[in-house]
Formats: sequence, structure tokens, C-alpha cells
Amino acid sequence: MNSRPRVALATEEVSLLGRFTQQRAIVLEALIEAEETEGFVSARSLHTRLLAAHAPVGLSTVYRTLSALAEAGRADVIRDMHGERLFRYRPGSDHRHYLICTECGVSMPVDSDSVETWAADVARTSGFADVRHTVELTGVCPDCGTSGDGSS
Amino acid sequence: MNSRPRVALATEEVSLLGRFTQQRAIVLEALIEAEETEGFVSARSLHTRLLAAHAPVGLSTVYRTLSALAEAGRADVIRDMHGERLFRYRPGSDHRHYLICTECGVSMPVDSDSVETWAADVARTSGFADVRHTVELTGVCPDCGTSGDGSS
DNA sequence: TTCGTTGCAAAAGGTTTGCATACCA
DNA sequence: TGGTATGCAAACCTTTTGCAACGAA
Repeated sequence: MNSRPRVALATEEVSLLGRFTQQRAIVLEALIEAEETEGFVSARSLHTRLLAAHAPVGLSTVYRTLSALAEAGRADVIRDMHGERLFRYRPGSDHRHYLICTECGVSMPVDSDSVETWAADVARTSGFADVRHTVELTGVCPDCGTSGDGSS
Repeated sequence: MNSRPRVALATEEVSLLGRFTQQRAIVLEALIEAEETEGFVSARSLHTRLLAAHAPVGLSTVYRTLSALAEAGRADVIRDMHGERLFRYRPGSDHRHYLICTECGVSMPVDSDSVETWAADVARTSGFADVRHTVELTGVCPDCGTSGDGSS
């Protein structure tokens, strides 16, 4: 599915953070895998699945790696409704917005040109400096909506 | 500035939450006052200022009141970059978005018709159900930008 | 060897909850 | 009186931090 093996990609990315370590490679690899299958993941769930995969990495290290990655612009960070930070590996460097399923967590990038335009517009006319925007869309994806749950 | 005294307004609103209590009235009044002067406030800061004003209300009660208010649609809730929940009293019942100053916390409602349109559009074409959106704009207001800080 | 990184456990910070008491209706 | 709201403190959760041991360059 990928033009390059995850391991090589992860190794490459780790170098960008500073010193190469096995742990960072493991975390990054897991983050990239998660990106392909579900999109955003929390540090805790990533840590849990690493333990299950017999690739034990300290929770602190997971946090530190993800934070460094986010700071380096290689990951998007959002907050779910519970206040937990969710991370998503970002292959490219462009600004994107996603529609996230509240049931299964799957995320889907959406076209957001008009939002970008609007945000730029507000920034220009408001008199405020250094205007940034956060846009989060949530909903229930077709899979989760049609199958089990019949509430509401 | 208001067509009605805060106390009366607060009393009125409290009734909507259920049983009337002095504490809820106090919290609501403080929230309304905060809305007029600074916009969003955290539960903790509201609690602190109530203590200072010799109107002691338990922190739990502040949280419970604010949560109930938010659930009843009478308050907007956002999360700051630290993960703290910020509440803002909402006089009307319409959906609004704000541009918030990261320095002083002052907030300013912005015209967001195009965002609403865009969100509705995404909701319609995505196949997702119950699509909701969160839009947060942050920046540095003219007052904070021109005076002290000369960074960037 | 050097110095950044790891891992553990404890701290921190915000929010929620259990339970006895107080009080509105 | 009956039942809901309060207040305190302890529990909870996620995230951060101190520090000794480890390992990449």
C-alpha cells in the first residue's frame, strides 16, 4: 500500500528529531501504521498497543516522541471531547482538516479551502495578529452509523 | 450596558437548570459578568474569584453548574491550548464562533456564515451522520500586540 | 568519553465522584 | 417530609518532570 516500507520511513523520520534510538523508531513506526488504519491515536493507546506487540517502550518516551514530532511539524495534534490529545502522523507538510468518526475513530481529510480563505479573511479584518485556527469536524461514519447502533 | 440587572437574569436562568439554589445563582451571575468583561473563563478562575468576592461556593458546584449549563445549551465550551475547559455564557441560543486573544483572553465574535455553509456541505457530502464542528480562532488582539510585546 | 535519551515513579493539573449534610419545594 | 444540591476530600486521567542508568555518536 505504501511506496516504502514503514520501517525505513520511520528510521528516516527519527533522524530528523535528533539522535536515533530504537524506541523512537518503534513509536514512529506504530504512529505511521496507525495513521494508515485509523488516523488519530492517543499516546496511551499507542503505548498500550506497543506493550501488546511485545515492543515495550516507556509511556514517557511515547509522550516525548510524539510531542517532539508535533513540534517538528510531522504530526497533527487535536483534542478529543474528553481532553485527551490525539496524534496523527503527517506525511506531507500541508495544513489539513479532518472529519473524525466519534464511534471508531477513523478520520477522513476534507476539502477546506473555503475555511482557509475565511480564516485568512478574519485575520486580515480583525486587527488581531498571529491568527491561527483550529477546525474539528466530528460525526458518525457510514460503517458505524448503518450497522449496530440505532440510538437517537 | 445590560437591559436587565444581572441578578435577575441569573435567577431566571437558574430556574431552567432545575431547583433554584443560592449557589447556582452566584455562579451564573459571575459567569454572566465574566462574559461581559472577558468572555471565556475557566471553572477554576471563576471559583477563585468567587472566594475573593466572599461568595464561597464549592469547586464541585462550580463544575456541576457550568456543566449543566453547557449541556442545557446556555454556555459555550472550548479547550485552551493547555487542555483546560473554558466556559462562556451564551445569552442567545445561536451557534457562534470567536476569535480569542491568547494574551489577555478577550474574545470577539466573528462572522462565520461561510464556515457554517462549508460544514453543512461537508456533512452532506461525506456520508457521515450527526456531523458537528468546532472552530477556534486565536490571535493577539490590537491592545496586546501594539503595547508591550515586540517579539516575532 | 560525552551527552542526549530512557524508564520508572512521583508530581502536577484539571475534572469527577462518593457520601453525609443542608436545604428547596 | 422527600428528594435534590452542596461541600469536602479522595479518586481519576492524562501529561510532565526528576533523576539515575543507558547507549548512540
